[in-house]
Amino acid sequence: MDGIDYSLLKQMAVTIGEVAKITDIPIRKLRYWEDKGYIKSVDEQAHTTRRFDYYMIKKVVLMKELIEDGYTVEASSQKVEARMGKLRQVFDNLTRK
Amino acid sequence: MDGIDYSLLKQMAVTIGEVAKITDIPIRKLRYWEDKGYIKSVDEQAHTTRRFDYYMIKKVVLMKELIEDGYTVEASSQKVEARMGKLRQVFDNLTRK
DNA sequence: CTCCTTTTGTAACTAATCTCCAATTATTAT
DNA sequence: ATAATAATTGGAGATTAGTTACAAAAGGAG
Repeated sequence: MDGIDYSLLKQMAVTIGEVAKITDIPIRKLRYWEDKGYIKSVDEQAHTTRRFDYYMIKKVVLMKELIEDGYTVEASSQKVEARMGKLRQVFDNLTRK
Repeated sequence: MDGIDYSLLKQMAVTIGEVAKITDIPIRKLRYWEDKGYIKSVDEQAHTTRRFDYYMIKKVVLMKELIEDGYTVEASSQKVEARMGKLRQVFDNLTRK
């Protein structure tokens, strides 16, 4: 539609509190999901606190829907990953900073 | 290209520290710019700490270029606003939460 | 009931941000 | 050069947000 700056978008990483607010999923649960490996935060030495990018937030949103539909967390994670292949590639091909 | 979820993008608001890191502009200066009205953070009762959305980060990036080119902060702000009309409309028409 | 998944609670700590005071440096006009 | 305005910066003291690491409690399937 117009030109979203993907490079900028990739750099935008929000705190766990923001993700919780956006997705309406408790912080505690998000940390659990990360512990289990279903989601992951941006890895940077510079950060001592977690940050999540657009791709990961979107994943959480989609996972939530599937879970509400009856899927397990594990299954939801896998299904979402499969569906988000295109976006994932875009993000993978961008370097953050 | 693919479908960016604008509604989600709009909700993504990052801390001032993130903006500082992304734009390479000191936190202190960003706060000054906000005090002066050149930029503004998301207004939400829920937040006690500042958050900036995609539109505003992009504005900072563009302002920085113009300032380096010799424009005053004030002039840069105005020029950028003028140039970002399209994106601004998109953001204005989206409600956050 | 039992096993395993999933979620939640809390304490003690660290990191990040806040406001509010003011001072300093740059630029422009007279 | 001096005065006035623009632009930037410093720091103390307080507050908010996020961290880990322990553990406990629900929930579902066999």
